[in-house]
Parts: sequence; structure tokens; C-alpha cells
Amino acid sequence: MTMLVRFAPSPTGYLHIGNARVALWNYLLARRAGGRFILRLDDTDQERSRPEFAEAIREDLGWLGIAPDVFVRQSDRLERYALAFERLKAAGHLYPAYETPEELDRKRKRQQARGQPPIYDRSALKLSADERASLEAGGRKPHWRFRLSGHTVRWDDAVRGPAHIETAALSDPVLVRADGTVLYTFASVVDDVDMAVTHVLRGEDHVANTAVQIELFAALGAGSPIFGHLNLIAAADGTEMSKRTGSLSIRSFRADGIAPMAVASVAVLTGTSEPLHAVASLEELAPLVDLAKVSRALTKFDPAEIVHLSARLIHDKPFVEVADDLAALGIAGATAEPFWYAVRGNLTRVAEAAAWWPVVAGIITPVVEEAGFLARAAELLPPEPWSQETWHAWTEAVKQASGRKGRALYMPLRLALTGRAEGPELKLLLPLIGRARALARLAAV
RNA sequence: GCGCCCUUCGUCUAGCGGUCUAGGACGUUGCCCUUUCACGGCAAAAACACGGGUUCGAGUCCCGUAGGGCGCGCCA
Repeated sequence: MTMLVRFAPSPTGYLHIGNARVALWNYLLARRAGGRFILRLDDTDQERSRPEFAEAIREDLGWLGIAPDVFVRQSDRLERYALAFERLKAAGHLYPAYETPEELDRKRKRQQARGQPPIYDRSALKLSADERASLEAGGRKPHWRFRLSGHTVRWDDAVRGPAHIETAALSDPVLVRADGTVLYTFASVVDDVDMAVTHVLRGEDHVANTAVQIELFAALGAGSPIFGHLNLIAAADGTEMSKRTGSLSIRSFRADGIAPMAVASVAVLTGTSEPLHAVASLEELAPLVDLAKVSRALTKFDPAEIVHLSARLIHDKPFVEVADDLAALGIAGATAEPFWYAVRGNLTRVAEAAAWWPVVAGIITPVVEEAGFLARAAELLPPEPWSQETWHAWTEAVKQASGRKGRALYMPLRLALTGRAEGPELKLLLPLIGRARALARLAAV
């Protein structure tokens, strides 16, 4: 049986790193097993689902390198849910309830106040046929609840091992709203059955849902897929992972010029026994994913780590991978490639290359502290053509002529040539700057 | 309140009763390299939440305490 996994976000906000963790684990596991990956939009909540978020999710996944094999949206599958609903109803698994959301809310508050669990009291089950009839005659439409067994549900969790939940501690879930639309728990199970999903790998926040859904799979006469629950990750600095606006959204990293694989590396490797490091591609990340390496404890990560790993990736990034980005910054032409290799080691973000480009191809303000020394150095500038050896040859000559060495020799030259006290190696920069520019900068007053 | 789960260096973790004077990674600090910054190399500091028990022996098993996470929606 080939592995079939799914990532099922609701299009109610932007993806954050917690979502990326789940998406990536599913994708990488499937890829490793030669299986398939479904992107399913859980958009049964008409109120909150938005097309722009749906589009954003696909974009963000694409940015991370995830290309789904199958794409579905629950809003396209309503007939399937209606069918399953009739089946469950006929089999006696569902019962109509008539409380309004406000009434249910009051009940919960009262239970909480008494120190009781806010679990649905099943009073709808005690309604007589007459009472139901009069409720409906009064204009009340029922919503439908799935009757839980009250037993302990057990499963062998793919990351946590033997797991169990007391369904008696859970509310009978509402599967169908009063307006006839279905809820996530139900649609999700129908989809997983229909599409023959083999592994449901999701966050630990879903464990209670798993118990409910296992009973739902059974009620539908289907076997359960393998369930696995990944530990939750949280920003160590307490940053909220709000799906809507959080600074930890995939989009914010993208806008910040972070390398996607830095985000992917942290999202996947955090909270596992695999040492966290920058992995350059999903191909190289895939062999590293192993459910046995996932911890069961809540894990904290430092968002700054992502920036750090991103810088590491950029330091090794080949020119071809950034050529387009550089061109967009106005960095193009024959000099672009050697320029990239000269400066990449000093960058944290690709966009920072723009700050160095004028040094080799534009106008800068040289910092001149000792005009006399620079003038003498200028006279010793070798004739072109220049190479990486030129810097050494030139500075040796200046050293002889001036008697200077060390910082006193190099720093004034760096300051005049680049306008800055720190930066890439001058032996790489100098040939790109060229004799004409170098002369002008050394002579600047 | 109930259900489920968690607790080893600052952080992520290894550890499945003796081999642990607790190992690795990131970060930190120092040194080296580089007479810039970064990279790289070397080194150092740094942890078993607490209390009982079981055992010849506990980081490892049991119980309790404390702390923490998730869930308990006509959200997903």
C-alpha cells in the first residue's frame, strides 16, 4: 500500500511555522516512501474561509518547495458529506439537538462555574418525539450530534506509541449545523475514507479529535488510518504564532528575505533528536525525517535561529540560485557572478548585496583620513588587467614604499576603496572595482 | 474541573537499572586562523524539577508534589 498523506489547513489565515512543520513532515515522509501528498483546503466554515488565504497557502507551500500531488477543497465535496450524513443517521449514530449556540454557551459557563467539565449534557437525547415536534413547530432547526461510545479509544500512535483517550470526557461532536452545513471533524473523516488516506500526521493539539474520529471511521464502516501526532513548537521568546498576523508566518519570513530552507530546516528539525542545522534542499532533508526522532514534549525554538541558518545557507548559495533576485536588485551583467561570490559570505540576506553593488559598479563616498598616504598608494596601482593576485602585489608595493604594515596599511585602503571598515575580502573586490574607480577613490579629497 | 501529555546544560536533545565523574548540536566565552567582518579549527563553562519508594545499584522503574502544554466550539 503506498503512503497517502494530507495536509489540511483551513484558509482562514496565513500559514505559520507550526503549519509548515506539519506540512513538511507529511510531504517529506511521503516523498521518502514514494507516496503521495494531498493538499486539502478545509473550508467548511463559510464565515471565516477566504479565497485569498487559500491562494496564499498554495503560494507559501510553493515557496517552501512543496508541490502537492493532489489538490482538493471540502467546499467541492458537499454531496459526499450529505450522503455520509444520511448513512450515519440511518444507522442511528446521530441525534438531533435543538439548543441555540447561546444556550450551549450558557450551559458551558454554568458547568465551568460549578467546577464541572464543559461537556455537552446530552439533554437532547432525553427529548420525546412530542417535544422535538413542538420545538420544530416553533421554528427550531436541529443540529446533529454524533453519539460517542463512552468507552476508551485506543490507537497506536506513529510518534507517541500506544495512546488512549476517554471518550466519556468528550462532548458528542456536532457534525452538521442547523443550517445543514458540515463541520470539520465529519468532513475530514469522510474525505480520509473516500481518498483512502493512509497516514494522518498532525499536531498534538488534535489527539482528542483522533479519538472522536476513530469512532467516526468505525461508524462509517471504514478502518482508521495510522495516526501520528507531532509535538507542538513554540517561540522561545513567547511570540504568538497567530495564524492571521503572527510574525512567525511563512509570509513574514519570505518578506524578510529569509531563505526558505532555513525556515524548513527549523520547522522540521526542531523538537527532534536530529541536530538542528541548515539543510540546503528538501531532497537532503527527506532522509533526515524519522518519526522515531520526534520528541513528545512541547519544544521551544528561537526565531533568531532561522535568520542565522538563513545566513549560513546564503554563504554557500550558488550564483544561479540567486541570479534572478540579484537582477531584480539591479545587479546584473558580467560582473554579477564574481560579485556574488565576493560578497555572499558577508550577507545575512540576499537583498543586502544591493548595499555592496555600488562599491564595484557605482558611486560611493570614500572615507579618506590620510590623503597623502592614499596618493602614494594610487601611484603604485599596477596597470590592468587585474586579477585576484593584484591586491597582494599592490599592497606589497605599498608596504615597501610606506613602511606600513598590518591594520595601518590595510584599513585606510579599505576605507577609501569601499567606504566601509568591514566587508568582503579586498583581493576579490579590487579586480571588480577596476583601476579607474580605484584611482578616483584614492584621490578623493 | 475533567481528559491526554510533558519535565536532562540557556535552547533542541542522547540516555530505554550498573558502561553516566551524563554524550551531541545550537548558542555563549576564550584561543587560533584571517592584520576587516564572516567562515573555519581548537578549547572551556553549562543539566538529570522536588520528595518518597523499589533495588546491591536509579537520569533510567513506581507513587506523590510542583511546574508546563494541549483539548473540552453549530472553529479547524
